[in-house]
Amino acid sequence: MTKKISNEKPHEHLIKDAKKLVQAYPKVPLTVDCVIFGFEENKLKVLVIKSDLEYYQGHYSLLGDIVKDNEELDQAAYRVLKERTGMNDVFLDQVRAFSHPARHPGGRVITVAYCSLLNINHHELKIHDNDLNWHTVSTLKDMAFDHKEIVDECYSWLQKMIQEHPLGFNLLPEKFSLRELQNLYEAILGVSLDRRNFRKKFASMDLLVDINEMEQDVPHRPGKLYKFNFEKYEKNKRKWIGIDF
Amino acid sequence: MTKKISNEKPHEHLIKDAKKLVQAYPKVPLTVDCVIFGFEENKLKVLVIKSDLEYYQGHYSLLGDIVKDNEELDQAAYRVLKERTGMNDVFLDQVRAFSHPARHPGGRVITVAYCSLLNINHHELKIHDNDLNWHTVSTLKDMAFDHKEIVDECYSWLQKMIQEHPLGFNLLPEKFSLRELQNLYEAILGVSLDRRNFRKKFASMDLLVDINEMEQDVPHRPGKLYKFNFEKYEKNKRKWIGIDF
DNA sequence: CAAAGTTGTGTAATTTTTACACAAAAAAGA
DNA sequence: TCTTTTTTGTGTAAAAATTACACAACTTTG
Repeated sequence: MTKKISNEKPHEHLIKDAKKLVQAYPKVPLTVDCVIFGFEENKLKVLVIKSDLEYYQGHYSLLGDIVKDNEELDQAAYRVLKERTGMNDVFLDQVRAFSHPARHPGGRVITVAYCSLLNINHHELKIHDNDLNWHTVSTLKDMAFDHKEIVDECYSWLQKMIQEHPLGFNLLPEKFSLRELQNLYEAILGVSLDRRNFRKKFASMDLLVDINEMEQDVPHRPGKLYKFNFEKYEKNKRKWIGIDF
Repeated sequence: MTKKISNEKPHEHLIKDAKKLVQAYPKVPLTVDCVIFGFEENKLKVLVIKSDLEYYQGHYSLLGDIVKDNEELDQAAYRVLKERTGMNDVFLDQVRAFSHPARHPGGRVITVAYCSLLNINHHELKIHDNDLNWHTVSTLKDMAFDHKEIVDECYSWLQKMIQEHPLGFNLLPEKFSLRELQNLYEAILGVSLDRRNFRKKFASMDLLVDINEMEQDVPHRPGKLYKFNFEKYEKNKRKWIGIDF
Protein backbone atom coordinates (compact mmCIF):
# COMPACT_ATOMS: atom_id res chain seq x y z
CA MET A 1 0.00 0.00 0.00
CA THR A 2 2.48 2.52 1.17
CA LYS A 3 4.64 1.37 -1.66
CA LYS A 4 2.00 2.07 -4.23
CA ILE A 5 1.42 5.57 -2.96
CA SER A 6 5.09 6.40 -3.08
CA ASN A 7 5.35 4.91 -6.53
CA GLU A 8 2.52 6.99 -7.80
CA LYS A 9 3.97 10.14 -6.37
CA PRO A 10 5.38 12.15 -9.26
CA HIS A 11 9.14 12.09 -9.32
CA GLU A 12 9.65 15.67 -8.39
CA HIS A 13 13.16 17.04 -8.02
CA LEU A 14 14.80 14.25 -9.94
CA ILE A 15 18.05 15.52 -11.37
CA LYS A 16 18.15 15.17 -15.12
CA ASP A 17 21.54 16.51 -15.96
CA ALA A 18 24.14 14.54 -14.06
CA LYS A 19 27.00 16.24 -15.90
CA LYS A 20 25.87 19.67 -14.88
CA LEU A 21 25.54 18.45 -11.33
CA VAL A 22 29.07 17.15 -11.20
CA GLN A 23 30.46 20.25 -12.86
CA ALA A 24 29.14 22.25 -9.94
CA TYR A 25 31.00 20.11 -7.40
CA PRO A 26 34.02 21.62 -5.68
CA LYS A 27 37.23 19.97 -6.79
CA VAL A 28 40.40 19.12 -4.99
CA PRO A 29 43.89 18.15 -6.08
CA LEU A 30 44.45 14.48 -5.49
CA THR A 31 47.68 12.55 -5.24
CA VAL A 32 48.84 9.07 -4.40
CA ASP A 33 51.80 8.36 -2.16
CA CYS A 34 53.54 5.01 -2.10
CA VAL A 35 55.11 3.55 0.97
CA ILE A 36 57.45 1.12 -0.72
CA PHE A 37 58.90 -1.32 1.75
CA GLY A 38 62.00 -3.41 1.27
CA PHE A 39 64.03 -5.69 3.50
CA GLU A 40 67.81 -5.59 3.67
CA GLU A 41 70.37 -6.50 6.30
CA ASN A 42 67.56 -7.68 8.52
CA LYS A 43 65.98 -4.28 8.58
CA LEU A 44 62.72 -3.04 7.16
CA LYS A 45 63.40 -0.16 4.77
CA VAL A 46 61.26 2.32 2.96
CA LEU A 47 62.04 4.06 -0.30
CA VAL A 48 62.25 7.82 0.13
CA ILE A 49 63.43 10.79 -1.86
CA LYS A 50 64.62 14.23 -0.92
CA SER A 51 61.73 16.63 -1.09
CA ASP A 52 61.82 18.91 -4.09
CA LEU A 53 60.06 21.65 -2.18
CA GLU A 54 62.23 24.39 -0.78
CA TYR A 55 59.80 24.50 2.13
CA TYR A 56 60.89 20.98 3.11
CA GLN A 57 64.52 21.31 2.12
CA GLY A 58 66.55 18.36 3.28
CA HIS A 59 63.53 16.37 4.43
CA TYR A 60 62.60 13.06 2.96
CA SER A 61 59.37 12.51 1.18
CA LEU A 62 57.49 9.49 -0.11
CA LEU A 63 57.24 8.71 -3.79
CA GLY A 64 54.01 10.10 -5.06
CA ASP A 65 52.36 11.88 -7.90
CA ILE A 66 49.19 13.58 -8.84
CA VAL A 67 46.33 11.43 -10.02
CA LYS A 68 45.74 12.11 -13.70
CA ASP A 69 42.43 12.75 -15.37
CA ASN A 70 40.49 9.54 -15.66
CA GLU A 71 43.17 7.56 -13.96
CA GLU A 72 42.21 5.06 -11.28
CA LEU A 73 43.98 5.46 -7.97
CA ASP A 74 45.48 1.98 -8.24
CA GLN A 75 46.76 2.82 -11.70
CA ALA A 76 48.35 6.00 -10.46
CA ALA A 77 50.10 4.13 -7.68
CA TYR A 78 51.35 1.46 -10.09
CA ARG A 79 52.57 4.20 -12.39
CA VAL A 80 54.56 5.84 -9.62
CA LEU A 81 56.04 2.49 -8.74
CA LYS A 82 56.95 1.69 -12.31
CA GLU A 83 58.43 5.11 -13.01
CA ARG A 84 60.53 5.14 -9.88
CA THR A 85 61.63 1.54 -9.56
CA GLY A 86 61.20 0.02 -12.99
CA MET A 87 59.23 -2.79 -11.39
CA ASN A 88 56.03 -4.38 -12.63
CA ASP A 89 53.81 -6.88 -10.85
CA VAL A 90 54.65 -5.68 -7.43
CA PHE A 91 52.40 -6.14 -4.45
CA LEU A 92 50.46 -2.94 -3.86
CA ASP A 93 47.44 -2.15 -1.75
CA GLN A 94 45.49 0.94 -0.83
CA VAL A 95 45.76 1.81 2.84
CA ARG A 96 43.80 5.02 3.31
CA ALA A 97 43.29 8.63 2.36
CA PHE A 98 44.89 11.49 4.25
CA SER A 99 43.02 14.74 4.09
CA HIS A 100 44.16 17.25 6.67
CA PRO A 101 43.54 20.64 5.04
CA ALA A 102 47.01 21.86 5.98
CA ARG A 103 48.95 18.75 5.12
CA HIS A 104 50.50 20.41 2.06
CA PRO A 105 52.08 23.87 2.32
CA GLY A 106 50.87 24.74 -1.16
CA GLY A 107 47.21 24.43 -0.23
CA ARG A 108 44.80 21.64 0.07
CA VAL A 109 45.87 18.35 -1.44
CA ILE A 110 44.32 15.05 -0.52
CA THR A 111 46.44 11.98 -0.87
CA VAL A 112 45.69 8.29 -0.95
CA ALA A 113 48.39 6.14 0.59
CA TYR A 114 49.45 2.87 -0.96
CA CYS A 115 51.65 0.26 0.58
CA SER A 116 53.97 -1.71 -1.65
CA LEU A 117 56.38 -4.55 -0.94
CA LEU A 118 59.34 -5.50 -3.05
CA ASN A 119 62.60 -7.33 -2.99
CA ILE A 120 65.41 -4.80 -2.78
CA ASN A 121 67.79 -7.11 -4.60
CA HIS A 122 65.49 -7.95 -7.49
CA HIS A 123 67.50 -7.77 -10.68
CA GLU A 124 64.87 -5.64 -12.42
CA LEU A 125 64.84 -3.05 -9.67
CA LYS A 126 66.29 0.16 -11.00
CA ILE A 127 66.69 3.11 -8.75
CA HIS A 128 67.59 5.79 -11.28
CA ASP A 129 67.35 8.83 -9.16
CA ASN A 130 70.35 9.72 -7.06
CA ASP A 131 68.24 11.25 -4.37
CA LEU A 132 66.22 8.08 -3.95
CA ASN A 133 67.24 5.87 -1.11
CA TRP A 134 66.25 3.04 1.15
CA HIS A 135 65.83 4.37 4.64
CA THR A 136 65.52 2.18 7.71
CA VAL A 137 61.97 2.52 8.92
CA SER A 138 62.83 2.58 12.59
CA THR A 139 65.07 5.62 12.28
CA LEU A 140 62.89 7.74 10.02
CA LYS A 141 61.90 11.18 11.18
CA ASP A 142 61.33 14.72 10.02
CA MET A 143 59.64 13.81 6.81
CA ALA A 144 57.97 16.29 4.50
CA PHE A 145 54.20 16.81 4.67
CA ASP A 146 52.43 14.23 6.84
CA HIS A 147 54.55 11.52 5.30
CA LYS A 148 55.84 10.27 8.62
CA GLU A 149 52.27 9.71 9.72
CA ILE A 150 51.61 7.88 6.48
CA VAL A 151 54.63 5.65 6.93
CA ASP A 152 53.60 4.90 10.51
CA GLU A 153 50.13 3.95 9.41
CA CYS A 154 51.42 1.75 6.62
CA TYR A 155 53.88 0.12 8.97
CA SER A 156 51.07 -0.78 11.38
CA TRP A 157 49.07 -2.02 8.46
CA LEU A 158 52.00 -4.19 7.39
CA GLN A 159 52.51 -5.62 10.87
CA LYS A 160 48.92 -6.72 10.92
CA MET A 161 48.85 -7.98 7.36
CA ILE A 162 51.94 -10.20 7.48
CA GLN A 163 50.33 -12.11 10.30
CA GLU A 164 47.18 -12.79 8.35
CA HIS A 165 48.39 -13.04 4.78
CA PRO A 166 51.53 -14.27 3.07
CA LEU A 167 52.72 -10.82 2.12
CA GLY A 168 56.13 -11.07 3.63
CA PHE A 169 57.36 -13.23 0.78
CA ASN A 170 57.19 -10.21 -1.49
CA LEU A 171 60.08 -8.74 0.47
CA LEU A 172 62.29 -11.80 0.02
CA PRO A 173 63.95 -13.34 -3.03
CA GLU A 174 62.00 -16.10 -4.70
CA LYS A 175 64.18 -18.64 -2.92
CA PHE A 176 64.78 -18.08 0.75
CA SER A 177 65.83 -19.95 3.85
CA LEU A 178 63.67 -20.35 6.91
CA ARG A 179 66.13 -18.22 8.83
CA GLU A 180 65.64 -15.34 6.39
CA LEU A 181 61.90 -15.72 6.69
CA GLN A 182 62.08 -15.66 10.45
CA ASN A 183 64.38 -12.64 10.43
CA LEU A 184 61.81 -10.86 8.30
CA TYR A 185 59.00 -11.58 10.74
CA GLU A 186 61.10 -10.66 13.72
CA ALA A 187 62.22 -7.39 12.18
CA ILE A 188 58.77 -6.32 11.10
CA LEU A 189 56.95 -7.37 14.24
CA GLY A 190 59.73 -6.25 16.55
CA VAL A 191 59.68 -9.47 18.55
CA SER A 192 61.84 -12.54 18.74
CA LEU A 193 60.28 -15.84 17.89
CA ASP A 194 61.12 -19.37 18.85
CA ARG A 195 62.90 -21.00 15.95
CA ARG A 196 61.45 -24.45 16.35
CA ASN A 197 57.92 -23.20 16.75
CA PHE A 198 58.31 -20.83 13.83
CA ARG A 199 59.44 -23.63 11.56
CA LYS A 200 56.78 -25.97 12.86
CA LYS A 201 54.15 -23.35 12.11
CA PHE A 202 55.20 -22.94 8.51
CA ALA A 203 55.66 -26.67 8.10
CA SER A 204 52.11 -27.25 9.28
CA MET A 205 50.76 -24.77 6.75
CA ASP A 206 52.35 -26.87 4.05
CA LEU A 207 52.81 -23.90 1.75
CA LEU A 208 56.59 -23.84 1.53
CA VAL A 209 58.16 -25.88 -1.22
CA ASP A 210 61.51 -27.44 -0.48
CA ILE A 211 63.40 -26.90 -3.74
CA ASN A 212 66.38 -29.07 -2.79
CA GLU A 213 68.83 -26.25 -2.95
CA MET A 214 71.03 -24.84 -0.26
CA GLU A 215 72.05 -21.32 0.54
CA GLN A 216 75.24 -20.22 -1.21
CA ASP A 217 77.98 -17.94 0.03
CA VAL A 218 76.78 -17.70 3.57
CA PRO A 219 79.45 -17.57 6.28
CA HIS A 220 78.03 -20.52 8.16
CA ARG A 221 76.28 -23.80 7.61
CA PRO A 222 73.92 -23.22 4.69
CA GLY A 223 70.21 -23.76 5.16
CA LYS A 224 67.73 -25.27 2.78
CA LEU A 225 65.99 -22.99 0.34
CA TYR A 226 62.24 -22.81 -0.11
CA LYS A 227 59.73 -21.17 -2.37
CA PHE A 228 56.28 -20.06 -1.32
CA ASN A 229 53.44 -21.85 -3.07
CA PHE A 230 51.13 -18.95 -3.91
CA GLU A 231 48.82 -21.09 -6.05
CA LYS A 232 48.16 -23.54 -3.27
CA TYR A 233 47.58 -20.69 -0.87
CA GLU A 234 45.03 -19.06 -3.16
CA LYS A 235 43.19 -22.34 -3.55
CA ASN A 236 42.98 -23.18 0.11
CA LYS A 237 42.65 -19.73 1.63
CA ARG A 238 40.74 -20.41 4.77
CA LYS A 239 37.95 -18.31 6.10
CA TRP A 240 38.76 -17.76 9.70
CA ILE A 241 35.81 -17.63 12.07
CA GLY A 242 36.52 -16.76 15.64
CA ILE A 243 36.13 -13.96 18.09
CA ASP A 244 39.24 -12.47 19.54
CA PHE A 245 39.67 -9.08 21.01
CA MET B 1 82.09 10.93 1.57
CA THR B 2 79.32 10.45 -0.87
CA LYS B 3 77.10 12.18 1.60
CA LYS B 4 79.29 15.24 1.74
CA ILE B 5 79.38 15.59 -2.01
CA SER B 6 75.64 15.39 -2.28
CA ASN B 7 75.28 17.90 0.51
CA GLU B 8 77.53 20.35 -1.17
CA LYS B 9 75.72 20.06 -4.44
CA PRO B 10 73.72 23.21 -4.93
CA HIS B 11 70.01 22.65 -4.47
CA GLU B 12 69.05 23.05 -8.05
CA HIS B 13 65.45 22.68 -9.10
CA LEU B 14 64.04 23.17 -5.64
CA ILE B 15 60.50 24.41 -5.93
CA LYS B 16 60.05 27.70 -4.18
CA ASP B 17 56.40 28.38 -4.70
CA ALA B 18 54.40 25.51 -3.31
CA LYS B 19 51.12 27.33 -3.88
CA LYS B 20 51.76 27.80 -7.54
CA LEU B 21 52.68 24.15 -7.78
CA VAL B 22 49.44 23.00 -6.24
CA GLN B 23 47.38 25.39 -8.33
CA ALA B 24 48.68 23.64 -11.40
CA TYR B 25 47.49 20.23 -10.18
CA PRO B 26 44.47 18.69 -11.88
CA LYS B 27 41.48 18.59 -9.60
CA VAL B 28 38.70 16.10 -9.12
CA PRO B 29 35.34 16.19 -7.42
CA LEU B 30 35.46 14.24 -4.20
CA THR B 31 32.64 12.79 -2.16
CA VAL B 32 32.18 10.60 0.87
CA ASP B 33 29.65 7.78 1.00
CA CYS B 34 28.49 6.27 4.26
CA VAL B 35 27.55 2.66 4.63
CA ILE B 36 25.46 2.97 7.76
CA PHE B 37 24.72 -0.43 9.23
CA GLY B 38 21.97 -1.23 11.67
CA PHE B 39 20.60 -4.42 13.16
CA GLU B 40 16.90 -5.17 13.41
CA GLU B 41 14.83 -8.33 13.53
CA ASN B 42 18.04 -10.33 13.50
CA LYS B 43 19.05 -8.92 10.17
CA LEU B 44 21.86 -6.64 9.20
CA LYS B 45 20.45 -3.53 7.53
CA VAL B 46 21.95 -0.63 5.69
CA LEU B 47 20.53 2.86 5.40
CA VAL B 48 19.76 3.76 1.80
CA ILE B 49 17.88 6.44 -0.04
CA LYS B 50 16.26 6.62 -3.43
CA SER B 51 18.67 8.10 -5.90
CA ASP B 52 17.87 11.66 -6.86
CA LEU B 53 19.37 11.19 -10.30
CA GLU B 54 16.94 10.51 -13.09
CA TYR B 55 19.63 8.26 -14.55
CA TYR B 56 19.26 5.95 -11.56
CA GLN B 57 15.52 6.35 -11.11
CA GLY B 58 14.17 3.90 -8.59
CA HIS B 59 17.56 2.64 -7.53
CA TYR B 60 18.86 2.97 -4.03
CA SER B 61 21.92 4.94 -3.22
CA LEU B 62 24.12 5.37 -0.17
CA LEU B 63 24.08 8.51 1.89
CA GLY B 64 26.86 10.71 0.73
CA ASP B 65 27.87 14.23 -0.03
CA ILE B 66 30.59 16.23 -1.58
CA VAL B 67 33.62 17.02 0.51
CA LYS B 68 33.69 20.73 1.20
CA ASP B 69 36.62 23.06 0.87
CA ASN B 70 39.01 22.51 3.72
CA GLU B 71 36.91 19.79 5.21
CA GLU B 72 38.56 16.60 6.40
CA LEU B 73 37.14 13.41 4.98
CA ASP B 74 36.21 12.18 8.46
CA GLN B 75 34.43 15.43 9.12
CA ALA B 76 32.48 15.17 5.91
CA ALA B 77 31.38 11.66 6.78
CA TYR B 78 30.33 12.72 10.28
CA ARG B 79 28.44 15.61 8.78
CA VAL B 80 26.52 13.31 6.44
CA LEU B 81 25.72 11.07 9.36
CA LYS B 82 24.57 13.92 11.54
CA GLU B 83 22.47 15.54 8.82
CA ARG B 84 20.78 12.33 7.84
CA THR B 85 20.30 10.56 11.15
CA GLY B 86 20.60 13.26 13.80
CA MET B 87 23.17 11.09 15.56
CA ASN B 88 26.43 12.19 17.13
CA ASP B 89 29.20 10.05 18.52
CA VAL B 90 28.58 7.19 16.22
CA PHE B 91 31.18 4.66 15.27
CA LEU B 92 32.64 5.57 11.90
CA ASP B 93 35.70 4.41 10.04
CA GLN B 94 37.20 4.97 6.64
CA VAL B 95 37.20 1.88 4.48
CA ARG B 96 38.66 2.90 1.14
CA ALA B 97 38.45 5.14 -1.89
CA PHE B 98 36.63 4.15 -5.07
CA SER B 99 37.90 5.77 -8.20
CA HIS B 100 36.67 4.10 -11.34
CA PRO B 101 36.52 6.91 -13.92
CA ALA B 102 33.03 5.90 -15.02
CA ARG B 103 31.55 5.26 -11.60
CA HIS B 104 29.41 8.41 -11.81
CA PRO B 105 27.33 9.14 -14.92
CA GLY B 106 27.97 12.85 -14.55
CA GLY B 107 31.69 12.50 -15.02
CA ARG B 108 34.56 11.63 -12.84
CA VAL B 109 33.88 11.67 -9.12
CA ILE B 110 36.05 9.91 -6.62
CA THR B 111 34.44 8.77 -3.41
CA VAL B 112 35.78 7.67 -0.08
CA ALA B 113 33.66 5.03 1.64
CA TYR B 114 32.99 5.13 5.35
CA CYS B 115 31.44 2.43 7.43
CA SER B 116 29.24 3.39 10.32
CA LEU B 117 27.42 1.33 12.94
CA LEU B 118 24.44 2.46 14.93
CA ASN B 119 21.54 1.20 16.96
CA ILE B 120 18.40 1.45 14.85
CA ASN B 121 16.25 1.92 17.93
CA HIS B 122 18.31 4.64 19.53
CA HIS B 123 15.95 7.32 20.78
CA GLU B 124 17.97 10.09 19.18
CA LEU B 125 17.91 8.50 15.78
CA LYS B 126 15.80 10.63 13.47
CA ILE B 127 15.15 9.54 9.96
CA HIS B 128 13.54 12.66 8.56
CA ASP B 129 13.54 11.83 4.95
CA ASN B 130 10.68 9.73 3.65
CA ASP B 131 12.80 8.14 1.01
CA LEU B 132 15.34 6.96 3.52
CA ASN B 133 15.03 3.39 4.61
CA TRP B 134 16.73 0.47 6.25
CA HIS B 135 17.32 -2.20 3.68
CA THR B 136 18.32 -5.75 4.50
CA VAL B 137 21.90 -6.15 3.35
CA SER B 138 21.46 -9.66 2.01
CA THR B 139 18.72 -8.67 -0.43
CA LEU B 140 20.26 -5.48 -1.76
CA LYS B 141 20.81 -5.17 -5.46
CA ASP B 142 20.64 -2.73 -8.36
CA MET B 143 22.08 0.17 -6.49
CA ALA B 144 23.03 3.45 -8.10
CA PHE B 145 26.66 4.11 -9.06
CA ASP B 146 29.07 1.51 -7.70
CA HIS B 147 27.27 1.59 -4.39
CA LYS B 148 26.58 -2.12 -4.33
CA GLU B 149 30.30 -2.74 -4.63
CA ILE B 150 30.89 -0.29 -1.82
CA VAL B 151 28.34 -2.00 0.41
CA ASP B 152 29.88 -5.39 -0.34
CA GLU B 153 33.31 -4.15 0.54
CA CYS B 154 32.08 -2.57 3.75
CA TYR B 155 30.22 -5.72 4.66
CA SER B 156 33.38 -7.78 4.27
CA TRP B 157 35.21 -5.21 6.28
CA LEU B 158 32.58 -5.48 9.02
CA GLN B 159 32.71 -9.27 9.09
CA LYS B 160 36.42 -9.11 9.68
CA MET B 161 36.28 -6.27 12.16
CA ILE B 162 33.63 -7.68 14.49
CA GLN B 163 35.83 -10.69 15.02
CA GLU B 164 38.82 -8.61 16.02
CA HIS B 165 37.26 -5.62 17.74
CA PRO B 166 34.20 -5.01 19.85
CA LEU B 167 32.36 -3.10 17.16
CA GLY B 168 29.23 -5.15 17.20
CA PHE B 169 28.05 -3.50 20.39
CA ASN B 170 27.46 -0.30 18.44
CA LEU B 171 24.63 -2.06 16.67
CA LEU B 172 22.91 -3.09 19.89
CA PRO B 173 21.19 -1.12 22.62
CA GLU B 174 23.35 -0.25 25.59
CA LYS B 175 21.82 -3.14 27.49
CA PHE B 176 21.57 -6.41 25.67
CA SER B 177 21.18 -10.09 26.33
CA LEU B 178 23.69 -12.71 25.32
CA ARG B 179 21.15 -14.11 22.92
CA GLU B 180 20.90 -10.77 21.13
CA LEU B 181 24.68 -10.58 20.95
CA GLN B 182 24.89 -14.04 19.52
CA ASN B 183 22.15 -13.33 16.99
CA LEU B 184 24.15 -10.32 15.87
CA TYR B 185 27.29 -12.36 15.32
CA GLU B 186 25.42 -15.12 13.58
CA ALA B 187 23.62 -12.72 11.27
CA ILE B 188 26.72 -10.78 10.33
CA LEU B 189 29.03 -13.74 9.92
CA GLY B 190 26.40 -15.93 8.32
CA VAL B 191 27.18 -18.90 10.53
CA SER B 192 25.56 -20.53 13.52
CA LEU B 193 27.52 -20.65 16.71
CA ASP B 194 27.36 -22.94 19.70
CA ARG B 195 25.53 -21.13 22.48
CA ARG B 196 27.58 -22.49 25.35
CA ASN B 197 30.88 -21.86 23.66
CA PHE B 198 29.81 -18.38 22.60
CA ARG B 199 28.89 -17.46 26.17
CA LYS B 200 32.03 -19.06 27.54
CA LYS B 201 34.10 -17.01 25.11
CA PHE B 202 32.60 -13.72 26.19
CA ALA B 203 32.71 -14.73 29.84
CA SER B 204 36.43 -15.44 29.55
CA MET B 205 37.06 -12.01 28.06
CA ASP B 206 35.54 -10.53 31.17
CA LEU B 207 34.35 -7.44 29.34
CA LEU B 208 30.61 -7.85 29.79
CA VAL B 209 29.09 -6.29 32.86
CA ASP B 210 26.13 -8.07 34.38
CA ILE B 211 23.82 -5.20 35.32
CA ASN B 212 21.36 -7.34 37.27
CA GLU B 213 18.47 -6.60 35.00
CA MET B 214 16.39 -8.92 32.93
CA GLU B 215 14.91 -8.58 29.49
CA GLN B 216 11.40 -7.09 29.48
CA ASP B 217 8.49 -7.87 27.22
CA VAL B 218 10.02 -10.85 25.51
CA PRO B 219 7.69 -13.72 24.66
CA HIS B 220 9.76 -16.26 26.53
CA ARG B 221 11.92 -16.62 29.58
CA PRO B 222 13.83 -13.35 29.88
CA GLY B 223 17.61 -13.38 29.80
CA LYS B 224 20.03 -11.33 31.82
CA LEU B 225 21.10 -7.98 30.45
CA TYR B 226 24.70 -6.89 30.07
CA LYS B 227 26.66 -3.81 29.13
CA PHE B 228 29.97 -3.82 27.36
CA ASN B 229 32.85 -2.39 29.36
CA PHE B 230 34.55 -0.19 26.76
CA GLU B 231 36.92 1.40 29.28
CA LYS B 232 38.28 -1.94 30.41
CA TYR B 233 38.67 -3.02 26.81
CA GLU B 234 40.63 0.08 25.90
CA LYS B 235 42.94 -0.42 28.87
CA ASN B 236 43.71 -4.04 28.23
CA LYS B 237 43.66 -4.15 24.46
CA ARG B 238 46.00 -6.94 23.68
CA LYS B 239 48.56 -6.96 20.93
CA TRP B 240 48.09 -10.21 19.18
CA ILE B 241 51.20 -11.86 17.79
CA GLY B 242 50.74 -14.95 15.73
CA ILE B 243 50.93 -16.15 12.18
CA ASP B 244 47.79 -17.47 10.63
CA PHE B 245 46.99 -17.68 6.99
C1' DC C 1 -1.89 -26.41 34.98
C1' DA C 2 0.20 -28.29 30.95
C1' DA C 3 2.87 -27.23 26.86
C1' DA C 4 6.23 -24.67 24.38
C1' DG C 5 10.21 -22.23 24.08
C1' DT C 6 14.31 -20.22 26.04
C1' DT C 7 17.87 -19.52 29.50
C1' DG C 8 21.77 -21.04 31.81
C1' DT C 9 25.39 -24.18 32.83
C1' DG C 10 29.98 -28.23 32.81
C1' DT C 11 32.91 -31.67 31.19
C1' DA C 12 35.65 -34.50 28.29
C1' DA C 13 38.12 -34.88 23.88
C1' DT C 14 40.77 -32.59 20.60
C1' DT C 15 43.66 -29.24 18.82
C1' DT C 16 46.83 -25.57 19.20
C1' DT C 17 50.37 -23.17 21.38
C1' DT C 18 54.26 -22.76 24.14
C1' DA C 19 58.70 -23.77 26.24
C1' DC C 20 62.83 -25.84 25.86
C1' DA C 21 68.10 -28.67 24.36
C1' DC C 22 71.26 -31.14 21.62
C1' DA C 23 73.63 -33.26 17.78
C1' DA C 24 75.24 -32.60 13.03
C1' DA C 25 76.90 -29.57 9.37
C1' DA C 26 79.72 -26.18 7.28
C1' DA C 27 82.92 -22.37 7.38
C1' DA C 28 86.82 -19.91 9.30
C1' DG C 29 91.04 -19.70 11.17
C1' DA C 30 95.05 -21.64 13.13
C1' DT D 1 93.82 -31.05 8.87
C1' DC D 2 92.16 -30.09 13.12
C1' DT D 3 89.78 -27.04 16.36
C1' DT D 4 86.54 -23.46 17.08
C1' DT D 5 82.56 -21.02 15.98
C1' DT D 6 78.24 -20.52 14.21
C1' DT D 7 74.09 -22.06 12.47
C1' DT D 8 70.90 -25.69 10.94
C1' DG D 9 67.54 -28.97 11.94
C1' DT D 10 64.60 -31.60 14.87
C1' DG D 11 60.79 -33.70 19.13
C1' DT D 12 58.37 -33.88 23.27
C1' DA D 13 55.79 -32.65 27.20
C1' DA D 14 52.91 -29.19 29.47
C1' DA D 15 49.52 -25.69 29.10
C1' DA D 16 45.93 -23.35 26.90
C1' DA D 17 42.22 -22.91 23.74
C1' DT D 18 38.64 -24.83 21.12
C1' DT D 19 35.11 -27.94 20.12
C1' DA D 20 31.18 -30.97 20.76
C1' DC D 21 27.47 -32.00 23.29
C1' DA D 22 22.58 -32.51 27.02
C1' DC D 23 19.58 -31.34 30.65
C1' DA D 24 17.17 -28.92 34.25
C1' DA D 25 14.96 -24.55 35.51
C1' DC D 26 12.36 -20.57 34.28
C1' DT D 27 8.74 -17.79 31.94
C1' DT D 28 5.10 -17.18 28.89
C1' DT D 29 1.08 -18.72 26.59
C1' DG D 30 -3.18 -20.90 26.16
